[in-house]
Amino acid sequence: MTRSFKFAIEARDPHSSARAGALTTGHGVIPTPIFMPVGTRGTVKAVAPDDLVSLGARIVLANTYHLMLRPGEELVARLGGLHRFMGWPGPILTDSGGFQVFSLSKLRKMTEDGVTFQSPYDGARTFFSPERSVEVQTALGVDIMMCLDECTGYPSAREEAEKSMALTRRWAKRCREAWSRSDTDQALFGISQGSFYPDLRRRSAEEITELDFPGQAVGGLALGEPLEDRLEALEAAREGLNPDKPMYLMGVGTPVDIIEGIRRGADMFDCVLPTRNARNGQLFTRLGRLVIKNARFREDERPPDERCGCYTCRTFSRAYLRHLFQNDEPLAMRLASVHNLHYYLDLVGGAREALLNGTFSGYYTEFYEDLDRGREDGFTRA
RNA sequence: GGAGGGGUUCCCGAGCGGCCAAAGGGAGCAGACUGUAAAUCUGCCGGCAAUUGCCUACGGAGGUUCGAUUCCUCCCCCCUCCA
Repeated sequence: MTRSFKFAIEARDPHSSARAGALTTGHGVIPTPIFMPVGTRGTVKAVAPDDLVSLGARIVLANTYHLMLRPGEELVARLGGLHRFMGWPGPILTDSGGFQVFSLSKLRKMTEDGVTFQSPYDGARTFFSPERSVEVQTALGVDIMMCLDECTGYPSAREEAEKSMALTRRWAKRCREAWSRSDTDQALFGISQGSFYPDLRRRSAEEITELDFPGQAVGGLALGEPLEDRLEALEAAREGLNPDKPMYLMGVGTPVDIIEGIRRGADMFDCVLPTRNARNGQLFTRLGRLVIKNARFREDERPPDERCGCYTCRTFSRAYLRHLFQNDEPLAMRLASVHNLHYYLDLVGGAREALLNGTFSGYYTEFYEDLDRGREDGFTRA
């Protein structure tokens, strides 16, 4: 079968590596740069797919490892695949389980062959491998699959980082082989690693480029390192990647991370921050962050951000949102998630517009000016 | 009228002679969160002074004791059961 995945670059910023483009998948076209809301268990927590549609979300993430454990990929396949199961008609990208190698590091054992995970749900041990990851992602029927990688922590010793990126490369090769045997309309992205050693970052990127995946990712960032280290690693990785392919910056990040990522050529982003922090009472705005639970908003009639066009800001006051959080009302999480996702999608959408209009450097400058203005107005610097 | 149980810091609720400014919850306040084991987690939570310090507090008033939230007496409230 011919695969429908394509990537076309539509505009470039003359002063940076930023570009606008379009990703074509079997479930629709995705304008880039794009932010992908995270829906680990087949749901973007606290919002329904119709919220995502009205927010203008174009693609969502789900997680291979978690869906494999619950409800199991075979069940999802029997019920018509993940799109149908979760009621989301647009494209889906699944993370391979590589992040769980990191986040569940206390519950797993690594070998050359793969990882043995102890389930956080019931403690049962399951063996997970590159081939198994591809198999699960194939069964889920997602549009973009990710290679199983090893995501190491921060900081990592050079020797450890080197060993880890070599393993990630061997696993990438195995994933690629498993994927090429399949006959489905799914793309597979390779993931580069290399910790925070620029030469390793670059080499890992080159190794992934050699394997010639439809898309390329930079993994293993935003693990607690300073911003400068992160950006340096990203730049080093980009030098080793094929510039004609989409670059996905995995798990990143804050609004600043995203704008800086775009500037360095990243096309795709995902992060739990807008949704998780929303549920924990933190709103992201172009002026900075607002901890809406704070007592100072008790009688604040203003919307979170006066210039934001989202449903939450058009309809509700800070005082009301604070009240909802104070009382653990479920609506609080939905309204906050809707706002944060709107802001993130608007941030990347605005960058795309600017790139198409040739005004990206102005957009970039304005981004920081807004944050400075917000700091004077009681917002926390994002 | 009789029998029993109880009144503790904003609330609930342990403590029942010194280790008690008083366990544990809750509420309140603040912070964290980056390919989601997260509607989670952490800190503060009588006042003042701020290295051990002082003051105010365990229904009220007395008393016993070196020392009482803890023991005794009386009083005031509350609850349950029996008349």
